[in-house]
Amino acid sequence: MQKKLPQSNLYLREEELRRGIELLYFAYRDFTSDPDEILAQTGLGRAHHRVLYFVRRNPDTTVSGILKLLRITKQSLSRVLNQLVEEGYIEQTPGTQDRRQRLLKLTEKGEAFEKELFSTQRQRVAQAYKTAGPEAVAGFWEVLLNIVNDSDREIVLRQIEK
Amino acid sequence: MQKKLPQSNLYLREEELRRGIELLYFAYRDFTSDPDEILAQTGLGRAHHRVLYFVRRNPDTTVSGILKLLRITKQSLSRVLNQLVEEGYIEQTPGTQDRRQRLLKLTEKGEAFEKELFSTQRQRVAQAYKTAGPEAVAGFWEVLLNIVNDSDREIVLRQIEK
DNA sequence: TTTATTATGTCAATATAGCTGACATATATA
DNA sequence: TATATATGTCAGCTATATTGACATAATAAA
Repeated sequence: MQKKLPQSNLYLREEELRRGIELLYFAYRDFTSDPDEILAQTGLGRAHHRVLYFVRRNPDTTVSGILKLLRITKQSLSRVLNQLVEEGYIEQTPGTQDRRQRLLKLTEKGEAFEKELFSTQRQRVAQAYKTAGPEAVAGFWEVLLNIVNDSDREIVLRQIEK
Repeated sequence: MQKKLPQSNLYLREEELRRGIELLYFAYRDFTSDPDEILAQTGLGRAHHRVLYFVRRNPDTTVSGILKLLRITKQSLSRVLNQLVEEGYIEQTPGTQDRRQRLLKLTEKGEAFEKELFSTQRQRVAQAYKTAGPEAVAGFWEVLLNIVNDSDREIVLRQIEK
């Protein structure tokens, strides 16, 4: 069956699977705590951060673009987006081909704030990358990408290769 | 079938850091959606899952053990734990040395339910491990462990080596 | 032995982030 | 002209967390 068995399958035992689950939980928790501290001072929350992040990464995306990417409802997005627009972090311009659309992008204030939020996570991730080394990082990406739903992998790949 | 990510030496640039951030976000989201579906049918939520998970992994732990591990308040835990005890998933016994403590462990019902929840995530993670291979998995662990707060690393190591 | 501390529990109020359902408007498409 | 789409809004509900105040029983320290 399996021609090239690189090593044993010991890494598929319950212990190793639980290790992944637990590391994912703890790492994700600490990783999200960095921006949370900054956000707490501004009256914004994680939901706002996610929108800022992905608008920054996808300038001139539409409302429905964000909805699909984040898999939330428009009612949820609305609360967050309205606040970000009112407070001058995001600006909306009507679509050029389709004027029903609202194209989203960060204002200068939004750019600056996203940069500040990003820098905390950048630092954490860069330190982890450096400590673990490039091959470990490649493995980290590979496993995470394969944890993503098959049906989402295309959209995620498009995102990370932007 | 397998999507190969470009192997890059310049793994500390903004692009690669954002890749990690995004993969972490999407993978974590999909990874938690598996148990969520089952939980939705029972009237329990993620918070209950976490408690079941870590009580299963640390039988006869105490209330404050769980509080420290999950970093939540006792008021938060209370809601969840009471429900799990009332519905027969967890049983509490007084501590042997210190009778103020409540030692927690899963009942048979709790064990069965945790197993069901775990199996969904096990499948997802095992598939990702298999696709990525043992070396990638080692890198995955290494990077995640280094993303964890320095101050938490000891406790996380103790957990995953149990 | 008295006092202080610890482990746990509870009540109340609040915040955040999501959801469903219903309805509205403007624009694009068939 | 009729229908579908992109977006927005109102209202109500849920899950998960927080802080603060107070209570009880058991252990540890004075």
